[in-house]
Amino acid sequence: MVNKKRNVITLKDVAKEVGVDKSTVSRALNPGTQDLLTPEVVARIREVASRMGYRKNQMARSLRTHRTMTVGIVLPDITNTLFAPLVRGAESILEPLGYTSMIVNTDDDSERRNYLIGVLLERGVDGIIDAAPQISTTQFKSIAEHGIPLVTAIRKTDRTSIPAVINDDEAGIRLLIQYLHARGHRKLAHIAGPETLSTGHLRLNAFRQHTEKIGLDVPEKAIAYAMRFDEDEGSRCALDLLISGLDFTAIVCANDRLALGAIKALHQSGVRCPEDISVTGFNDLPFLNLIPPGLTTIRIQQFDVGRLSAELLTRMMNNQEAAIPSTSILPVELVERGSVSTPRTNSL
Amino acid sequence: MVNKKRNVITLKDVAKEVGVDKSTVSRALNPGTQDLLTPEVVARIREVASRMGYRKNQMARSLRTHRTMTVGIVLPDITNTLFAPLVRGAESILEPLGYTSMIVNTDDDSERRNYLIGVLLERGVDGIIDAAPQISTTQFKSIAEHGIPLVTAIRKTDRTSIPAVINDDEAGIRLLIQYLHARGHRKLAHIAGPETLSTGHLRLNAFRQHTEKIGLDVPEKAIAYAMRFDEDEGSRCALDLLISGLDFTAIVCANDRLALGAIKALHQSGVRCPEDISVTGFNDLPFLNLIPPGLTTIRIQQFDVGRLSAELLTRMMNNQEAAIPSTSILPVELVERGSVSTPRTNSL
DNA sequence: CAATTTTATGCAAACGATTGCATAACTAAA
DNA sequence: TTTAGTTATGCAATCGTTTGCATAAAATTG
Repeated sequence: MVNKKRNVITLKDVAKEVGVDKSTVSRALNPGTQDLLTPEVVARIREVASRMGYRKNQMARSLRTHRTMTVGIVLPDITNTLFAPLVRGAESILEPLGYTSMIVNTDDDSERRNYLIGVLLERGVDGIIDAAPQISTTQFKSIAEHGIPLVTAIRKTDRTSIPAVINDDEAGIRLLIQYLHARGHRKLAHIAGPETLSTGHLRLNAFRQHTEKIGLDVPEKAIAYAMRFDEDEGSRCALDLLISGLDFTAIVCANDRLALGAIKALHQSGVRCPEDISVTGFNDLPFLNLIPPGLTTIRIQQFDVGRLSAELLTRMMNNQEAAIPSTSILPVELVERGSVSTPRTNSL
Repeated sequence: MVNKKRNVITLKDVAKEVGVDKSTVSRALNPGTQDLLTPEVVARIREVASRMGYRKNQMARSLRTHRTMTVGIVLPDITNTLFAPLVRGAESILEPLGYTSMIVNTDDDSERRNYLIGVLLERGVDGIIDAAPQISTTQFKSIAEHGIPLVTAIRKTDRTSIPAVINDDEAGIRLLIQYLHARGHRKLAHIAGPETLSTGHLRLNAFRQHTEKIGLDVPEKAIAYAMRFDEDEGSRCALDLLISGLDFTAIVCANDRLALGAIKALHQSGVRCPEDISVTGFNDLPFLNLIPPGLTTIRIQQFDVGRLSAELLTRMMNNQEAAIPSTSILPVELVERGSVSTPRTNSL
């Protein structure tokens, strides 16, 4: 269509200039093969190459070697501050090894997800870090068919064959429940995240399990189900809980954004947090410490999730399949802020 | 090194299966060339191709066509919430056209920037959106040599030959100064961003220009210079202003993060915002409305900056160089919150 | 119906690198 | 010095597409 004038230097150009074959130039420029050559030849070639401004054509190389040195990173949403540190963590491992990452956003839409994974496959990524999988999905078929290493991060699937690196969702919820219990809370509600995501699912399970273990009765209507992990759903669920007529002194929210929405809804309903109702979150988003009343939440290690995912992936990409844990769980810690107090003696 | 077993279907495989030449398959699968063929042949080829799970090899195609359908997006820091919407805006244009983006982080380090631009060039990107340029830079030489279209976003350089899409830094500062002036402020201070970035530079210039125009005297020591656009520098600069003994009733900060840092430092020094000193920001980061006292700031259109940058870039990539503005300035608006009040009658 | 144009497909040469194999030059051994 | 064994380099095939050109078949024309 367009015929762009490109002044690109190729191996052939360098070869002609130096007076050797292009294969020799290739060997001279590749760290792995340069010691096949006479050191002074290598030196001369490198000198000329850099003088001429030669840059290797990664496309051509990939075509021949079947490695693109690219990994795909699949995110639900790059504008969600939760995911950026994961990318940085992954890149801290990948970049020094010469990999470049290709980031795509699914918006948690499985159509888009399919499409984007297709894009990554066409571009021949050497591996994929997927931070946007649903628990149960058939969408890994195409990846598996291509035989491309895959790690899920932050969330896991129901396939144990796919290595997952996640935060300790269960321990996080346990810590929160114990914390609330220790402060006298006995009637807890939960705003659950989407059941289709492992984070929503695991946190809900943990909530049920640990309230029971600790001897708290949780009626079914004390659990509100959010469709998405966002503020609006948090508000909606909090209102649902309020108008249900249920008696509770604290809401454990499946993540920070739900919690922020819940607090907002409480506030608008004339219910004070933490004086009337305590609220907890999950994730510890940045700037949370500046937002009153200061959300008590669980701090997760997103950077480390990214880093570990990338480490596992690089091992898989180099066929060192030995000892890849099917699930790696990173520790979490409770961050104490102002959104939890002791319950009012006479609850709402 | 590794010899991965790959079961990839190529054009040749499909051709053999259908019983035609691979060039025919290529034409059948390409929207632009498929009408060279008999419709029923096209149909049959497409059917077989999809049944066999054929996926085009973008590497091979790029090698032949000299277009990778990839654009590089250069950011200072992906974890800074300011830049994510820009990516989304750019992708809203690029993705429908079949482009994929490659995002890299410079950390505002020019060494890294050089390296990463090299990476993008080796990967043969068709164009670059650069949101991390310094005002004066020699680093565009390599891009220019490769003849690759380039647009800078958010920030601009001193080269008018490089199209820039930016927010109206000057108008933003003007609006703030007028707003403060209208509320009675006469003694303003400024925390300036890095002079090496156009945002820092332009906002400082605008501050000087509009205070003068409005008849306000601004002594040189009323301007503190931040080395980076972050909270710590905001705090440091605010303290510098406080201990300078200068008399002022408001601080115009070059961006929100500086402002947040400044407010924190004021607070720690026992100075109240806005009662004692008013503070303004720039950018309108998300969640700012939830952080007391509510920063009065300038809302910019990052999504639109990304979108327009991508639009210009696609035009350049298609050699429609006509009518590409060297600078496009997007409008901004003032967001009124709680961090500004009328000045105390007797200032500090 | 012959002559001519159009249409649908195949052939083969790129694109720019890597790499197995061949070979010339050199070194070491006999 | 001849032979065997290294070592450094070149040759040519290959990766999977796209595309200019050639050509056979079909359609149009006078």
